[in-house]
Amino acid sequence: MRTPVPSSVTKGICNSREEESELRRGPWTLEEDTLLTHYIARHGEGRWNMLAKYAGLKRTGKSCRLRWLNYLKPDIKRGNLTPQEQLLILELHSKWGNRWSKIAQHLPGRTDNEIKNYWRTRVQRQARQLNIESNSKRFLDAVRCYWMPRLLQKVEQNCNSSYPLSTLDSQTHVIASASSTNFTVDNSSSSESFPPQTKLAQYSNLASEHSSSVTSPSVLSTDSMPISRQPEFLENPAIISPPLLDNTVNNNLILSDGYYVENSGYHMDGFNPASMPEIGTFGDSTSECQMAEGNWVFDYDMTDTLWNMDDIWQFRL
DNA sequence: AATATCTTCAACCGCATGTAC
DNA sequence: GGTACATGCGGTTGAAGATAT
Repeated sequence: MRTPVPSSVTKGICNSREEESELRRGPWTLEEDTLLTHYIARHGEGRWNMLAKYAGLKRTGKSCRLRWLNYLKPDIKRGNLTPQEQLLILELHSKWGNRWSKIAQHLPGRTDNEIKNYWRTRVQRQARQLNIESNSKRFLDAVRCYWMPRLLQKVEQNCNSSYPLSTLDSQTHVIASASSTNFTVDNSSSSESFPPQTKLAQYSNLASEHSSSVTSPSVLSTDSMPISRQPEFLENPAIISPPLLDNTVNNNLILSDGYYVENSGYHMDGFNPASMPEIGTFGDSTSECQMAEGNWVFDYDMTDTLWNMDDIWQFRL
């Protein structure tokens, strides 16, 4: 993390009011952070303009609010996003788009700014490198057919080692099967298949790491908002399962079409469209995992990207 | 070692929305 | 309903660090 650098630059705002011309901008100093933190500890959050004034900060209320919410607030979680969190971001973004604040609500300790930055710097960069519009169907396909299953798989591995899925929900026993993404619920009264988003919701609990403000499976049932676009694979889990889970050797995956998937790493990396299965590989005409039009054009060096260096889709057997 | 380029992310801005009067 | 102000949100910027040359 970057430590605040004292800023000698006080860009005066050309404003008629002298008071405003003294407003500080730029990086916060330790002293300012201390003032803000102490003031909030005594008086609480809110009334930001007043707070800025009475705390003795030459900042706007907005600036104070932002500093507190994105940096100083005690429950801010630091460090890299976990696979669970990355998965959740992808999932929620596919559902809600750039509703960063809404997405952040389901990742306790993470700020909307952080998630937004993550999306722009990591996800959109990959799209750029692939020469795809990040909001295009093609890119969404790549995300949901490659990143998400990979992350899901990684999360599952983590869960198997440290969080038995069966403990996630006392009412619902999730039978985690490495051979299928068509998750099965056994809730004693009925047995049914449910799509990954339900399972993702379980992972959202993990992502929250025991937070009391944890999301529940209902989170992803999105009862509170209209869903304009539901990724097809969420409704049809079979879409993603066949290519990923055909076989394993030394914990690596061998796809039905001969592609080899090295089972290491879990960042957002590891997608090499050069090894994209042929159109139709995933099954019948309902396959959503074929890239739109199937015409991938890459004008960059695939060896120089996060997508495939250490991770997956490395070579044909 | 010096310089250029790339990446990250804290902070800013403008706009939308909420609320009080 | 109109106005003023506070708050929240999403897009964008630019400084600083990291990496490449």
